[in-house]
Amino acid sequence: MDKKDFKTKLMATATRLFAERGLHGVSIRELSTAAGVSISMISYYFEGKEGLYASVLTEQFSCFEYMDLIKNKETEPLEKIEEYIRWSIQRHRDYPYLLRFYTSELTNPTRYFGSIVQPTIDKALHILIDIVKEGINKKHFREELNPEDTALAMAGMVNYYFLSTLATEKFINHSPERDGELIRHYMDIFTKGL
Amino acid sequence: MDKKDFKTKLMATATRLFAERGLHGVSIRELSTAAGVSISMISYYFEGKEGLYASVLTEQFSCFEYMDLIKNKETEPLEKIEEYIRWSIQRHRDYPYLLRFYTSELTNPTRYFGSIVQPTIDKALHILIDIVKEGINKKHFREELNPEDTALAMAGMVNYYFLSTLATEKFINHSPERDGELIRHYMDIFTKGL
DNA sequence: GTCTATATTGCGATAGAC
DNA sequence: GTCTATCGCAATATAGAC
Repeated sequence: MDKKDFKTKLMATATRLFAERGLHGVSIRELSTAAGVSISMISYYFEGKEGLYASVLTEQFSCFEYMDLIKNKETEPLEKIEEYIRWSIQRHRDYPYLLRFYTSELTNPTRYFGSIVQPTIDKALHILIDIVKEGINKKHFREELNPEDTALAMAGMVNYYFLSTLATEKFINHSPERDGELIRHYMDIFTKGL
Repeated sequence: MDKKDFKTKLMATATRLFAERGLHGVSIRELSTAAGVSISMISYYFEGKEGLYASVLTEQFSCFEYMDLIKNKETEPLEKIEEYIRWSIQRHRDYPYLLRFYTSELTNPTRYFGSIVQPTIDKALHILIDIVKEGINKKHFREELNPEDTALAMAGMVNYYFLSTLATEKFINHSPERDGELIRHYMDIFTKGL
């Protein structure tokens, strides 16, 4: 119980600190102290600071595997889109640090962008694009719709709601109790417009 | 001509490097070398690395003043929204580094977030929110619309298109020639839905 | 104004004791 | 496996020459 695995402790602390201040904003000295572990344990378990960062990144992005389940559901396109929005919001709740790594890697890519981040985003977006295409083929959506731009628009709406939290929390309630309302609202915009 | 002001040269180099690698990802050694200026000039003109960063941040966010012009236009709400989307896209074109500072400050705020970034975003979003409210009052938009969420959704769509560039440029053409089409597409989603 | 040289601090990594 | 002590280097800032 009390005897927490040091490797796990380092991962948890690194996730929080790297998310809050970025790879270069944290020293392994501070990180190991915060984790209550000797600094040499980072090299021992992760082969240095960058290795620790790569492990955190891999762990954080692994939850995107869920997109395969959405893809293979036997439901209509519009329902799949609602399922995507619902999952995406829940993902932000379950992995509160993921968005930091996501945007940080998109704007200031590290050497791990190409191997970890890019393939994950690529795959998730293509599943979303295919859902829109399916909706157009089935005549559920307008045929003038650009599937790629539409998929980006949907992902952008949800992600930006969370990205903007720090700047908007004074006048927009971001609590999870409102998530259901948010999903309905986004779906309404997509089905009815303004 | 050739005799470029050192202060200006430092600002330009710092804008690019801070945007690409973040405040902690760049050393003033490298920065001053890249600018072709002595390292001591940074303290002389900007009172250190952080002062230089603050100057860059202020300059980058000053373009948001344009939101006041949109606010005061004598046009209908929907037209103002189109004007916002058009301006927002053009802003990304004119200030290609702004989004990096924007997202970096939202996810890993520096000490300048509260004084420079937060007030700017706050003001711009409130103008957008008021436009949506005006549309609801005039019965141009559905009255169930949540103005705050709707404003965030609009801002998020456009910003995410640019944020995702690095991960999507292989299958989505992000060139400025397509900007007109993008604006029409976003407006269509808002007026007609999917 | 602009430079070089340097003071001081903190970094990441690791050798070696236990 | 875990720690302490230390190495070598790079960071920011600045004093002082020009």
